[in-house]
Amino acid sequence: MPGHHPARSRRTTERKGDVRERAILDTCEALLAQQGYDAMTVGDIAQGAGITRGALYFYFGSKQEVVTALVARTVEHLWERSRATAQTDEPRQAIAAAMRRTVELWNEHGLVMRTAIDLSLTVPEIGELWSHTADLFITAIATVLERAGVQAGTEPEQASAMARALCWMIERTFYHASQESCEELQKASSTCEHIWLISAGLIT
Amino acid sequence: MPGHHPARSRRTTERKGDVRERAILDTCEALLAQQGYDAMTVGDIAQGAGITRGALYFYFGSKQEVVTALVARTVEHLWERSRATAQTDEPRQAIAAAMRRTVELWNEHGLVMRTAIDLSLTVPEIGELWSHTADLFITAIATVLERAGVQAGTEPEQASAMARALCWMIERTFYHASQESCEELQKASSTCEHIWLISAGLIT
DNA sequence: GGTAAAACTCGACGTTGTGTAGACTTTCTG
DNA sequence: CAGAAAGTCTACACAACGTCGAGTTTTACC
Repeated sequence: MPGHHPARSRRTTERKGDVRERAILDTCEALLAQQGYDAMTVGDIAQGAGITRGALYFYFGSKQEVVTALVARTVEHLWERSRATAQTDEPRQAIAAAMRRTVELWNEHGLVMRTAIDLSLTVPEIGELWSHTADLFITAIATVLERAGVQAGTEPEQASAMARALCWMIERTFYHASQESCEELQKASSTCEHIWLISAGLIT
Repeated sequence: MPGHHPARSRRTTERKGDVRERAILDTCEALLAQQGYDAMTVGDIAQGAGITRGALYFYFGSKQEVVTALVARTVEHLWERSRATAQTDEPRQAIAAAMRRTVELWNEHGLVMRTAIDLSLTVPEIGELWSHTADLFITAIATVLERAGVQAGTEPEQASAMARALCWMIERTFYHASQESCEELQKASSTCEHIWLISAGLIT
């Protein structure tokens, strides 16, 4: 998201700026882990990336923009991974696969995902990104529910609304579990999978 | 949370400071609704309460402390209300009553509850307050599940873990719905109640 | 009702972090 | 190799935070 300069033309060699930009995002991610969003200053990020504050403002207009770009990068990865997952028609398998993938995603990107959730309210751009991501998951869950025999529709007890609630359950449960440990994440996954299966009517 | 002066002795007439303190908290709540936490400055709060910044710092040590006090006041109210709710042994009734109460709470205090959730990460005090509140709900849900026949225990598919996931589902679903409208809140409640009932094995 | 302590209020100050401006150097492109 | 684009830096202006010390009001007690 180089904002200032127009779309970069195709090139063989990487511009210096591309490297810097990645360095900034990487540093931002590291600092986010160490100190959290509030404590992290743009001076810290710049220093970590080996440039001065002034130079950083050449790449990003503000601290929020840096984090937004980081979230965008991560979310992009989520989408990619979601598309890559093999689709199966059998609900039980689909649910198991989805939860497995979710554990992986939270293991790898838990920090950025938590940050995205936290900043959704204050940074509209990030809220947009995250709610769009959630929508993807919600429709996926709804599809599985319908395939398992839950009545389609948007009324409170039909597939769409249930999928939404289940999505938030998963989000929040993983959000907390990923702050603890990998084992907690695994347990959280089991619990969520169990409730999803029950909700789909696949186990009593 | 008058921090500076020791525990106030019992008195008939209210101190001027008590009035001010309430005014500060009320103003804070109002501003939180209008502008959100970040946009709201200490100057704004002081002005709204009819005092200067300097005077505000007599009552509270920081902006965070003001909001923490506001959350504490609200959470106090939640606990009170929870205790007051009639306990029933019949799971179906208990669930219906709990959801009814939850809708009421979010209708009345949705704004402060959302703020508490948002700041849980950055303000440890608030995180403490909120996680304690969540624990109350989790044990309540677990009790109902067990009474309905779900196996007690903390393993991923037993009552405690399920209660935790259901609690987060309710929290998050209401969090989003309360940003929309009362009707959304009502629908959210129906959906959550439905999933809770299914999870308890009370409906197929 | 007077007086000392406390509760309370204020304006001014120092600090930190943000974002901007403008001058300067490097790198690309023709 | 010259001009443009890309990249970098120091210095500045500003906003909000939190602190200080000096005042004013209220309260408690004799």
